[in-house]
Amino acid sequence: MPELPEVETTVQGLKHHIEGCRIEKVTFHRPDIRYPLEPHWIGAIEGQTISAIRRRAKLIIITLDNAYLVWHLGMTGSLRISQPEELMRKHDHVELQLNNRRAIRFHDPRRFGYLNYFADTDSLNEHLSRYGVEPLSNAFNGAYLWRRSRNKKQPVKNFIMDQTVVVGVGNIYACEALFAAGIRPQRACGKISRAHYDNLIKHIKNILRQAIKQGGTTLKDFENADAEPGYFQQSLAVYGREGQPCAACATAIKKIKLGGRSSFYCPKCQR
DNA sequence: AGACAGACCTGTGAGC
DNA sequence: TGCTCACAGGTCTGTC
Repeated sequence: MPELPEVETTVQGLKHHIEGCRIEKVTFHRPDIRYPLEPHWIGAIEGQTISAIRRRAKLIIITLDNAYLVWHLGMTGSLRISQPEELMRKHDHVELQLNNRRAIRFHDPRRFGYLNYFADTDSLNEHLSRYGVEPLSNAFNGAYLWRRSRNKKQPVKNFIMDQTVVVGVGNIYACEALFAAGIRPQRACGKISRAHYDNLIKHIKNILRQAIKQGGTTLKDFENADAEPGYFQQSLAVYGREGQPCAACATAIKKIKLGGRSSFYCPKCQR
C-alpha cells in the first residue's frame, strides 16, 4: 500500500469533494476483494450523508449518518474522485455516486485492499483496537519504543513495521528512517539503546512529515484523489538503490531480506 | 509467545 | 516479438 503519507494525502484530497455529500448510489463492480463486499451493505449505505473522513493507521474512515465505512488500500489500492462522464477503468471495484455529480472510485489491481461497513461505533472501535500508536503523536517517543522492544530478538526493521507497535511505517519509510538514524535494519530491537531510539523516532517523524508535505509521492504508481501521479524515487536514499553508492560515504548499498521483505542499507553508515 | 514462511492477486520489467 | 520468471507499497494465517 500506500504507506501512511499516501493515505493521509488521499484523505486530505477527498475531504473537500465529499464531506457533506449524500451517497446516492453504490455499485460493487467486483465484490471478491480481500474481504468480500456484502450485497446488503448497498442498501444500508445508499441515502446516507458523509459527515467526515479521517485517517487512523493506514485506514481511511468515512463517517456516515449512523454507520462507518473503512477502507484499507492494501498494496496497490487508490481512491479517487471521478467526473460523471468518466469511463470505468479496469480494476475499479467500487463506486459511490454522490449528489454533487461526482463519484468516489476504489481502484485496486491486486485486490489486497478492502472496504468494511460498520453499523455502529462499538464494532468500529473493536476493529481499530488492534492498532498501535500514531507515529506523529506524542505517544510515539523513544521511551515507548525502548520499553516495547526489551527482551525481543526481532530485527529492528520488522519491529518498527509492526502495526501493533506503531502504525503507518511501511517498507520504504522503514528503510529510509533506519538509514537516516544510522541503524542496521537487521539489528535485534531489544539491544538498541534508549538514545538510539530517541534518534530513530526523530527521523521517522521527519521522513513521514516530509513525505506528507510532498503529497505522499514516494510510490511508483501512487496517485492522489485527483488522479495526479507521484514522483517516484524523488528523495530515497537507500530504497531500491542496491549496488549504487551511498550519498554520504559512496559505499555500495546492500540489499537483504527481512521478514520476507526487501531491505536496503549502507553497510558503512548503518551499524 | 515469538518468529518465520506462505498465501492472497495482478502488473511490470528483465533476461533469454 | 514473445515467453518465463522474479518481484512489488501490506497484512493475515498457519506452523514450528
